[in-house]
Amino acid sequence: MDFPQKVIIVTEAIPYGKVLNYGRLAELLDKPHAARAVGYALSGLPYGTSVPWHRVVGKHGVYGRITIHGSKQSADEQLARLKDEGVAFDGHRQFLLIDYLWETTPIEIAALLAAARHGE
DNA sequence: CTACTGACTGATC
DNA sequence: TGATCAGCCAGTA
Repeated sequence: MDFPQKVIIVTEAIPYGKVLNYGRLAELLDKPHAARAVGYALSGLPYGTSVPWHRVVGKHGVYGRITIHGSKQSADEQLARLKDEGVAFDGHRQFLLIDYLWETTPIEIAALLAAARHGE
């Protein structure tokens, strides 16, 4: 299974109202320093996708931030969707990551990926 | 194989 | 509060 595909599967599993930063997602895939690769994988998603890509955010210290720079419109859309899911933005551009970070483990992710493999 | 790019990050200034 | 820089990884040419 390709790395991008794993990224998508994990993203689809993020619960409503929860988020994951690129680095953490990479960590869950057993590649602690592949944050950029995660971003690259998500950039390949088509416009109207059902994948909740807006739940993957950038990390800036203790804060979570929208770090998309592909198009301002996407950034605005991500912001709107997150607010819609209850994420309280501080100042208008960042929020306390710890309050919304999806708490899961590499073990659970491994099981998730294994199940996905069988599904296909 | 080398070179370059990007929805990253943490450190530095 | 920004802006820069240097490591990092995967994909592409």
